[in-house]
Amino acid sequence: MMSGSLILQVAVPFPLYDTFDYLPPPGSTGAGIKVGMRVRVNFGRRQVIGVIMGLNDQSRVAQNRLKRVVEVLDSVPVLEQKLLQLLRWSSAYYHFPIGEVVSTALPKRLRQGQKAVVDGEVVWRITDPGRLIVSDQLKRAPKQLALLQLLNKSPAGLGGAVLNQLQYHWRPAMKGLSQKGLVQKTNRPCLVPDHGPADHAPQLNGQQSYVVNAVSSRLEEFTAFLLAGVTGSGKTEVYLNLADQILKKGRQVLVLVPEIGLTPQLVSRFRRRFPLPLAVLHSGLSDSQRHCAWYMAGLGEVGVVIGTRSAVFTPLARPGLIIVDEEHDASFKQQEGFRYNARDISVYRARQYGIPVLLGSATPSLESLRNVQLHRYRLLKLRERAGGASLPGFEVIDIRSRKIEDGVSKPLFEEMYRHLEADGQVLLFLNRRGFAPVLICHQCGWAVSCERCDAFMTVHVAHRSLRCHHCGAQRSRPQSCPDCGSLDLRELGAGTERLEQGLRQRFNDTSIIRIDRDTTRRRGEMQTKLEQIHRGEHRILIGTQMLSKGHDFPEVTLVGIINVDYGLYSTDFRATERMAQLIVQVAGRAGRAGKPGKVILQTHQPEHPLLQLLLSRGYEAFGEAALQDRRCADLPPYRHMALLRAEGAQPHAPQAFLEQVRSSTTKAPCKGLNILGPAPPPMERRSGMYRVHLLAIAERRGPLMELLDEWIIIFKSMRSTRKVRWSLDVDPIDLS
DNA sequence: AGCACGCCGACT
DNA sequence: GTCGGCGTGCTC
Repeated sequence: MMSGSLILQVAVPFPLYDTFDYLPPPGSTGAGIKVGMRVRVNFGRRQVIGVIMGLNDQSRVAQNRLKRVVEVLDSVPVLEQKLLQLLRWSSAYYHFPIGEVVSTALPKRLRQGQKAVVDGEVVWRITDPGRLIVSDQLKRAPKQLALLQLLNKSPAGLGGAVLNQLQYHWRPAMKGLSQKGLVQKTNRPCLVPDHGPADHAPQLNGQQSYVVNAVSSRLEEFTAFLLAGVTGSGKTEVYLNLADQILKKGRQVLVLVPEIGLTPQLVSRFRRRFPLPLAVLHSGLSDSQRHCAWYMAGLGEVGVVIGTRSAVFTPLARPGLIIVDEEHDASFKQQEGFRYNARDISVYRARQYGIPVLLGSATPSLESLRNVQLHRYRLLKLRERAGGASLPGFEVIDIRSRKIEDGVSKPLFEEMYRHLEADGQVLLFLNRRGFAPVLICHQCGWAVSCERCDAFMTVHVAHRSLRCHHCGAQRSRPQSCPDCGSLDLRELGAGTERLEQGLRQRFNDTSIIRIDRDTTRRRGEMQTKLEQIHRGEHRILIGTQMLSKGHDFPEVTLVGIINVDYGLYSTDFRATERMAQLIVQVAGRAGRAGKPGKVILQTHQPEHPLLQLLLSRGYEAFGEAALQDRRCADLPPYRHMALLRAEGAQPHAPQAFLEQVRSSTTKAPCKGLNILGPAPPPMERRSGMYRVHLLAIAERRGPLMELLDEWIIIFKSMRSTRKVRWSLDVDPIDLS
C-alpha cells in the first residue's frame, strides 16, 4: 500500500477482469490527466492502448512495481464520465472483462491509438488538368484511365471504402495519377449536412397524438415506455414527431434498430424529415467513416444517430431520447464474446441521463410485457392501422393426413390461384432454406449426417451438394446408401428451394422470386429484388426470416405460412413466443394499401391453445397467456438466468470443467437459486466440438449476480481453463 | 490474449 | 549432451 502520487487505473484490451495501476508518464505529475483518456502503456512485454477508468491516490500494488504510462494519447477524454460508468456497469452486469467491454465502445481507429480528432474523410478528387485529359493520353495506362473516369463522375471525390468496391488494386494507379498531377488527395468533412427540403410532418391521428403527448410531457426525466403498436399503426411517425421535439430543444436522439439493412425506410424517413446531419452506424462503414460519425455524435454535431446494437455505446453530447425499434428482436443481444443486450443497456443509459427511452414493437417481448406489469415500463398502445388499412384475416389449414406437394396443401394452392387471378401478390413464408432438410434411404432409413455436428445435412439442389447449416460443411450427394447399398435415396421435407421448384412447375407462367440467404447474399442484392417486387415484376414471393422483417409489400394480398409447427414442437421455451411474433410480423407484411389481406397457416396442430388464442384474440391476449405459462413453469421473465457454456474437442474436458465449477460453488443451492447441469444442449456436438451447459436460475437478480461473481473468482483460480472454451451468457435468449 | 518460464522426448 | 513440446502463471 502506498500513497502520495497520482495512480491511473487503466483498462487494457485483454480478457482480464481488473484494471491495472500506472503512474503518470515521465515528467508529469498527472495534472490534466482525466478519466476517459487513452494511454499507451507497457503491459508485460507488450505495448498496448488502454483507457483510464479511474484516478486514485493509492494502489494495492507496491510503488516499486508500478510502471509509468508511456504516453497520454488524448488532451480531452474520448469517453465521457457517464459513458465510462455505463461500460463499468455493463462489465459488472454481464460479467465480462472491462478492457474488452471498453474496446467494443471505441471505433477501431481509436483502439489502435490514432488521434481522436477527425478532420474529415480522406478522398481523392480529379484536378483541373485531370479533367482535360483525353483518353488517348492514358491509353497505355487503362487502369489509371478507368480510375480517372470514375473520379470525373464524382466531383465531390471518392473515399477509400468506395474505391475498394469500384476497382481492385486502385492504389498503385491512383499513385500514378497523383504523380502526374491529375488527381489530388484531400480531406472532406465527414458529415455533409443535408440541406434538401424537409418532409412535412403529417397530421397525427388521435392515438398517435396521445402517445406523443404521453412521452413529450416527460422529456426531462427517465421513463421507459413500451410502445405496442400493431403493424402499420404508424410507430415511425411517432418516433419522428418525438425526434422533432427533441431536436428543437437542441438535444440528440439515439435510434437502435435490429439490422440497418432491414430498415432502409426508417433511415430514409429520418433523413428526409430533418435537414440536420444524421449519423447511420452500420457494418458497411469504413473505419474512418465510423470514427467520424462516432466523434461527431460525441461533439453534438449530429442530431440523430441510427444504428444497430453496438450504437448503444455511441457518445452523445446532449442526449434527449433513446428509441429502440422492434425491441423484441433477438439481434439486440450479442451472441458471442461480450454478450450484451443493447435494449436493456439502453434502458440503463436512459436512466443515467434522466431521459425517456421508447421501446417499440408490434409484438413486444414477454420480458417487456412483464416489466409493464411491474410498472417498470409504461405501456402505450397504437391499435388502429394508420390510413384505415385493415388487418388481415387468418385461416388455419389442418394438414394432418392431407397430401402435401413440395410443402403446399391443396387448399393453399387453391387460395393462391384465386389471389393471383385477382391480380394480387402471394407471399409464402418458410423458415428453412435449401431443398430438403434430410436425405434418407428409403430402404433402411439411414440419413446423411454431418460428420462434425449432431445434425442432418440439408439437400441443396442448385449447388448439387449437401450442406450442414450448423457448421457449413459440404459434401456431394451420395449415389447409394452406405449401409444397405440401396439407390433409393429420398429428400424428406421441404425448404424454400423445393418450394420454389414445385411452384415453378405448377405456376409456370407466373414470375416467382425467392429471397433467402442462398439467393440473396451479396450487398445490394436485397434492394434490387425488393425494387423488382415493388414494381410488380413478381407475383409469388418465397422467403425465409429475411422477408419477415421491415419490408412492406402493399400488393401482397395472401400470405402463406408453410409450417408453423417448428415453433410448436421446439425444445426451446421461447419457441412459441417467437412463433407468435413471426406470424404477426409476417402477416403485417400484407395488405397495407387498403386491400384486405389474408393469412393462411399450415399446421399439424390446429388446436394448439396459444396458436388459437393468437389468431382469435391477437398478440396482446397471447402475451398474457404466454406469460401465465412462463410463471407456472418458473421460467423467464419470472426467473433470471445465466448460462455457462463450455466446449472441447473431447466431451470429458468441458464436462469436468463445469463439474468443477459447480462443486467449487458455495453460494448455491439455496432458496430461490438453482444450478442445473452440467448437461449437454440439444445438439451435443457442433463443428466437431462437444458442448456442455451449466444453467443458473434465480428468483431474484441479486443472488444470481452474487453467484456469477463467485464463478468469476472460480474461473480465475482454475488451471484447466485452457483446455476448454467457455463463455458466460447472462440473460441468454437462446439456450441452444 | 500473449509471452515467458519450466520440466520431459528426439536429435545436430 | 541440447532443441523444443505445450502446461501454468503473470501482466500494474
